[in-house]
Amino acid sequence: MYALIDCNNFYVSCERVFQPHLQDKAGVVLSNNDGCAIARSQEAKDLGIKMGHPYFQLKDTHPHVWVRSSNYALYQDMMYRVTSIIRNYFPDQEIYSIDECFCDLRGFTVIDPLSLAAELRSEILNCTGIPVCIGVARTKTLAKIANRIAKKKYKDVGVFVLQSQEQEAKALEATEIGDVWGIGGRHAARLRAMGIDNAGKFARLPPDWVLKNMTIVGLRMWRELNGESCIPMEYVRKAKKGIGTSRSFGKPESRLAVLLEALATYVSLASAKLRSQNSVCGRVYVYARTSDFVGEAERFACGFEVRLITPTANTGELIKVAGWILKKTFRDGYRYQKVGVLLSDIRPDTEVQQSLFDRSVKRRVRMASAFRAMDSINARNGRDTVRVAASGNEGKWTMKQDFRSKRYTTKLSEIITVKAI
DNA sequence: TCTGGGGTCCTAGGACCC
DNA sequence: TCTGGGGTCCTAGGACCC
Repeated sequence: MYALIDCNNFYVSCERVFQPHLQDKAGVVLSNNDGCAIARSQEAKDLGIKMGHPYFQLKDTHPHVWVRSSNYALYQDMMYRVTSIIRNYFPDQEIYSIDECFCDLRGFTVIDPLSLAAELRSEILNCTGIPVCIGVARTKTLAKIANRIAKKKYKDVGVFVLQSQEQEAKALEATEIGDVWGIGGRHAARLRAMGIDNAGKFARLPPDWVLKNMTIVGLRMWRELNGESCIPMEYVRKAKKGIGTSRSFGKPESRLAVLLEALATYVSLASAKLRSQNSVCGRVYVYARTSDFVGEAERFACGFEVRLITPTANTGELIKVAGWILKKTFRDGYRYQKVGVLLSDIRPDTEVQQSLFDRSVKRRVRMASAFRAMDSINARNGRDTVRVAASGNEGKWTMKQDFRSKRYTTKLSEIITVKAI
């Protein structure tokens, strides 16, 4: 059996832990740049606020709903607390996303998974203040379904176990096709048009059809729904194959010099991530674009990719290349909404093929140790303690974050204050 | 005025190799 | 009449996840 532990309205729940007055009141957490709602309290959902609902509309239509900007430092750390507790119960965990964790129950002689899951759930709530739901079933995909049922149908208990095949069959019949893990909008629409509107009907389709029309990925899902486990647990986080960094500007920006500063900042971030997994990249893609929501004539997107002669993780080199691309591709006269960089062709830094024509090898080695030193200073003293000058001074282009709560758990100066009366 | 950011995997088709 | 067989690598596009 597999368990899926999923935090309820996670970002909203994190905000409520340290701001208890937000409890029981409709509220949302906004995306970066305070763009749109990406987490909603149950009360907000009940008001009909949708995922991705733009904030500039919400503030007029729902002025009484509380809002917070995304505070990822807080959410990441809260999830760390949650997974630490889970680990005491089930040591084999796969942290699937910022708010979900799979556990492998095979090898456990769990007599009563339901009461064990219930115990874990209340332990997490007591220790962290985060409510979770737990679904248990024979495969990961079925555990996802069990979790959904726990959330929708057994909210008070928060736990649901698919024990028997009869229960599985009933659960599949009750699961809308679009709610199956791995079926997105495209496939859902297509299947619905064929009359396949729930997971049970999908699981009874001939496997040949599924393979032909939905690739091996679809077939894997089909098998999982039929009780055959074929999505393995991933205990160690794999090295990333691509690292992308981009942000929307607080307001549209037309000046190349400002775009270059923003880009240098994103390249610094991305290359630090690259070094943290001991990798180098062989390709750099840079792009800039205007908003999707402006008229045809003002809309513009540009960018291209270059292949590096020698793969690198050196911030300075990468900024130089990225800046060169942006200057080449940039066109005057547009109001840009964002720039971004994508590092790809990623490989271990121990497997770098040197170029015969590269005369700066020694300098490279020196720079590599300089950036290692920078990373460790920033790790010890906080992000951006040392940064590259090309990033410029903040303020000109940074994203909107008008409603961010404090970093209660990761920054000493923002720790919660308790007053004794 | 105003609409996020970060990833993964699969397939088909083209170019190339012997 | 009739033109092989076995590969690799790369790219773009599609679909999906949170």
